[in-house]
Amino acid sequence: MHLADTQLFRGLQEEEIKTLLECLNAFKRNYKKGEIILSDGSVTENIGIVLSGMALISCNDIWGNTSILGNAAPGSVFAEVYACIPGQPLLVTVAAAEDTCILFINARRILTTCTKACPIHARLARNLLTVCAYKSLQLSQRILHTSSKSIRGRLMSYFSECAKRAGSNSFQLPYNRQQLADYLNVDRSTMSNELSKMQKEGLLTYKKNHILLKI
Amino acid sequence: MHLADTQLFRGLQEEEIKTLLECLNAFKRNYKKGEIILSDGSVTENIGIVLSGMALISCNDIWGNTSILGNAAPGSVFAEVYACIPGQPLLVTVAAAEDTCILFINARRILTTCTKACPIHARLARNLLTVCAYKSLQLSQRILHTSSKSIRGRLMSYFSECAKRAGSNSFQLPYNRQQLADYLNVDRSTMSNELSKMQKEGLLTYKKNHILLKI
DNA sequence: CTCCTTTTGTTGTTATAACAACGGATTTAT
DNA sequence: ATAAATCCGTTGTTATAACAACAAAAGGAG
Repeated sequence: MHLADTQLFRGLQEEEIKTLLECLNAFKRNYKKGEIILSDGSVTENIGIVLSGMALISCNDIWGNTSILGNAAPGSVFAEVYACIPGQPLLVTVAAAEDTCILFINARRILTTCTKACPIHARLARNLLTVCAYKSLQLSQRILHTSSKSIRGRLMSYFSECAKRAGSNSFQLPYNRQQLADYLNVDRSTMSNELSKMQKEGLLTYKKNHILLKI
Repeated sequence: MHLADTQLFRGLQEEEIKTLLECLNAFKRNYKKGEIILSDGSVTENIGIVLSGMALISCNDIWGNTSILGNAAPGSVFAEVYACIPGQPLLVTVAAAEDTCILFINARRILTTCTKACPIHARLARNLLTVCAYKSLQLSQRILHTSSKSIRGRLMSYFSECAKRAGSNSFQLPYNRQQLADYLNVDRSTMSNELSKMQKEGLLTYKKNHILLKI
């Protein structure tokens, strides 16, 4: 994982990043599959960056129902919202979907370190803003995909985004069925049923996680 | 509306703000009730700040169903997500819920103006980040409130946030019934029905937009 | 390969949310 | 003050999503 290729460090040289990380007291930690990285209710000043593996971001209501908000693949950032609002306890839980390595950076230090002395800091702060904005957009998208009253509508809304992103009618789902159902906030078996109906009606074909939309 | 009291300009003096606004070429515009401020699909580099009135942020799916994402009262900021991601077209529509005055500031100028020369710019950029983070949190909250499968669960989830925010079991709703139903992504009449059931069962009492939670 | 676990698909039943239609209440305009 | 337009609650019907239970398929470990 080259940090220079990530959204957060875009525009910075590897050398600059190295200096920056030392200056900001960044640190790495490894997690086993299933292990909790950050818990609902805790407070953190740290931004997390996935170096390898996969982090799953989910939330639980008071009855214990789990709702998946998204996943963080290598290079992507999580908890930046909480790290950027001092004292705000997490409303989500972040867990390792597989063996995962995380880099933590203290957000307060990014924001309060004198930007006059170090233009690289300013760039990092700007990147952080863009990352935050993208995150908002992702949440907006999920709200969009769950705004239809019907399961079919939700699937179509989500698939249409996938297709746009892939630049093709054919794409791979990043979730298994249960996770997709959680993301769209519907029942898995009912969704499975709807998917096969849609296939029978010729709207799409699928095999495992690969979807092909017929226009 | 004193800009110094807003999240975006927190920590700045009125004098500093005045200089800043000139330097950033900020401008004001007035809108009549119902008038569109920003349309779905358009691209903007401008952050909007509500000076007076109320802006309603909503999105429409391809079948024309409207879903309310939130409202922006005086002092709050909107479209900052889009302004912070160059070229990203709006996925929402912003309209004036009543006669409204908006201040627009170019986000690119906030980000690219040399921060060495002007520490006030750096502060504004930092505030913008916090505002963005708050916005994300609001979206997360809505996702939380619509994660229950039942209307009652959604209402309770939302009301519990309202109560927490008000610091009391008794609070005022910022939406009318149709808007609340749109926010929670449910049918208005069914929701009305559920509300009166909940009142009959003694879970709460309500009169117009005022809610009192029992317990 | 075989057993075991996990994931996915299928079916039928039941609960419930959407929808349509309407009357009364409240607000706004004239 | 009256009329018009919204907004809100109610009812009954219908569509559909949740749920439960199980079967089939896929994936992993020994």
